[in-house]
Amino acid sequence: LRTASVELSRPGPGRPRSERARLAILDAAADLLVESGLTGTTMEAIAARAGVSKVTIYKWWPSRGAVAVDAYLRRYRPTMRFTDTGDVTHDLLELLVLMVDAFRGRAGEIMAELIGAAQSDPALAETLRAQWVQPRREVTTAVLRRAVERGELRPDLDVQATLDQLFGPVYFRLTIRHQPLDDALPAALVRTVLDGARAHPAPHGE
Amino acid sequence: LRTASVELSRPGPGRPRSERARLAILDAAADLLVESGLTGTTMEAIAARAGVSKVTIYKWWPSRGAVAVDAYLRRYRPTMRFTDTGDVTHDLLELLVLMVDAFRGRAGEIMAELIGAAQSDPALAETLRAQWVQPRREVTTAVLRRAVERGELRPDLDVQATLDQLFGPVYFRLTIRHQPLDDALPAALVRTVLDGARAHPAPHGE
Amino acid sequence: LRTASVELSRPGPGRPRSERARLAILDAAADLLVESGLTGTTMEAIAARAGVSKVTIYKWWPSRGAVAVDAYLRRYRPTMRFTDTGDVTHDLLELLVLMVDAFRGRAGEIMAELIGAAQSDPALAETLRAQWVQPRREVTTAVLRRAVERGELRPDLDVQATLDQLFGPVYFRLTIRHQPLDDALPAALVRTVLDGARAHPAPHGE
Amino acid sequence: LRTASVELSRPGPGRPRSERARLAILDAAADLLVESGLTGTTMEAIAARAGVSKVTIYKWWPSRGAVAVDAYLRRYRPTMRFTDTGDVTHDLLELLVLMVDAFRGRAGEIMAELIGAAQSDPALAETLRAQWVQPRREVTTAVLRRAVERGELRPDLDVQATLDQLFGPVYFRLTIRHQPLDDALPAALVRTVLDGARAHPAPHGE
DNA sequence: AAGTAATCGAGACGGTACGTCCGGTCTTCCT
DNA sequence: AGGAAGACCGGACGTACCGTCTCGATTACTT
Repeated sequence: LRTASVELSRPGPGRPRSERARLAILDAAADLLVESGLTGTTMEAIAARAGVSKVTIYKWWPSRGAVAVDAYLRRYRPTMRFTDTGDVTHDLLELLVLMVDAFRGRAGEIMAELIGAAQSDPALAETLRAQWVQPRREVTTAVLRRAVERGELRPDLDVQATLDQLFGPVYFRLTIRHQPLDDALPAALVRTVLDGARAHPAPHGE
Repeated sequence: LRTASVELSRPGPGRPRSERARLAILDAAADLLVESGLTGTTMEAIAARAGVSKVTIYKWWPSRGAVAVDAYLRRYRPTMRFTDTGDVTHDLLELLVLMVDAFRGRAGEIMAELIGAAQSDPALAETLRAQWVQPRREVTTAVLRRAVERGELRPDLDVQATLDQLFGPVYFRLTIRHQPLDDALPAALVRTVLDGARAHPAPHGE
Repeated sequence: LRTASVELSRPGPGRPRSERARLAILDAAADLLVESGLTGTTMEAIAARAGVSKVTIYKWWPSRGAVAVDAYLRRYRPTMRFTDTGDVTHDLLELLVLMVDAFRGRAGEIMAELIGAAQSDPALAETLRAQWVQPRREVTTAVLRRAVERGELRPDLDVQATLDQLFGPVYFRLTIRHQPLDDALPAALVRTVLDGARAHPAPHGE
Repeated sequence: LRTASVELSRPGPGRPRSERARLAILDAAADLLVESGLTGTTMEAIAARAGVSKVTIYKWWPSRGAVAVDAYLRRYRPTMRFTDTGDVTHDLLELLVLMVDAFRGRAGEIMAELIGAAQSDPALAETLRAQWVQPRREVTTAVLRRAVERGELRPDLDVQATLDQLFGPVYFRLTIRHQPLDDALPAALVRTVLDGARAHPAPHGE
């Protein structure tokens, strides 16, 4: 988050930021998230668990949501490794299966809480978009664009809307819980997005 | 919510529930939601504004989320009137346009906050599902089922997933805000759901 | 303090103030004062010890100094019972001995801290003046005035300054600690105030 | 305070103490005292204003009270210049007028705060006694002793108690504020101390 | 008409967490 | 070896809401 720019700048005078404290905070926050959800991940609890003063946390993160999302990313981002094969159907399916699998466990419950908190914490919302949602969208955008270039998909395809039709349903089920994130979902989503719901698709393009 | 059963039951002894108080609470809550969002819609604020004691609110609603969603529904449900025409494309488009229009104003911001709060308030989540999300899904389910019966849509269509591909993107944009809820969205969603993203759709089904 | 007016006023609506809480707070504060001085008598400590929430304390006292002085008065005021005999010398001596005795123990140390805190807490200062200092001054004023009326003391005597020459030295030694509050002090103060320091007092009055 | 011994010691190895820093600290502290009282004269504020690190202050003063009193003395001690004339009445009056005048302005308010802080800061208390109170007492002791030796005052006079009856009232009014430090006070104090309050003083001593 | 019971307003209460402030201590680099 | 800079832990601050609790007052049904 801010680490990058700090690492670039020369140390300068003054006691340098304690890496030990930073990691202790993120670990404490991640543990608390897993154990008692975002509700139990209070600044006081993080500080107490990390053996750190509250001020130190506020020094580097603006809100508890911000700490939580950083802690979440540190722990769960690595679980979503995707390798592009060039086959649209396969790649989209792969991406959705990865996400559905990740969201079916504790990581999904926590993500739902983070999205919830983001509705009243702009900083958290921004981090969530920039660090979690956008990277996945960019990978998927590449997959779709290439397919368009190869002529497999319509040239006038609204890529953003298509992305939302692939991922939106997953987040929708995650946050509203009207339907479970079942195994059949990824395939159903990919099939309809690619081939549509019609029984006898009319040839189109003219 | 609970009103129905109360009104059905015989009066019994004791002072009856004050309808005046109930309406004052819902109006106060709705006003507060519009003015200062769910964050500002605290039990204390509602009570103060409605000229009602906090206990009276707790008597009839379990949490502030519950009051908020009731107040929201009372104010915004009437804005989403849909009439079924029998034309799948038209009806789906109509439903989505109604929703996108509704969510583009203050009502959308508040809905996002309600969904946010629902992540840590099961009662609110349930009300939201039962009173807001499901009714729309049922109407849309009817539209899709009829089209399937008429042979317009695939008989093996996963209706639930399809609903999520229509509405999910709207809620996704509403809560994550990575893209605006623009005018072009409904048409793009309906087109891809019906006809797919492929350039030269392969005949399928037999 | 506020109790009086509250007891006079009709209860009014709402849950009445908890006398149990009030006494628990004052007792806790008094105990803490004795054990760890004003420094250790923090709002948090009082609240914890009294089994009371901080808000309840703030509801009735504006600052921790205010609680402390109330607690002090409740515990130590009764120790200073004075009965007027009509003999100036005896009465002044009696008043000073009472005060010096009281201030020689823990009560004196605490009073010194209260006076210290009063320098940056106007509410505490006011209570100290009104509840502790003034009552003693009024009693002593009566003693002096009567002696003036009887012709024992100069009719043009500056009573306020005289009071300060009797009590001021005690508070001076209490707060500055340049000299102990020894047994000989009261007599020395009374003698000099009445008869002066001169070896061969000039008859005056002409 | 500690300066003297440091300046006497040979330079030794390493960077010598920065006189610039010492003066900057004292000036900053004095300014802050005048502007916002002892409450506003925090270590952080002094450091920031003096352009000095907090550690540098802690290096030379044990507490903020200690800095404050040094800063106070540096600024206000020179205002109390007294010259002994040999006339008891005149000299005592002179000393009291000087003090009352000094304490009537901002210097008095700050002194009151210093005395207040001294109640929970033994180091400050000691400095206050040694650097401020005692010097005045010694001068006054000399005045009284000489008068005793000349036979003007009782040979068995309790000098310490008498000093307290002269200065105590001033500090009493300064800290308790039950009466203002008015112009008439010094004369009233001196008169009663010398001649007593009695209307027809009985000859005493033999 | 009296009695009973549920509700209402007001508001005090214990509790949890908030975000801030300051005190002292520490670590690093600079001079 | 100072000293400036500034991060760090700790502890208390005063505040905001929460959800619960007592009050006295009201308002209907029940007897």
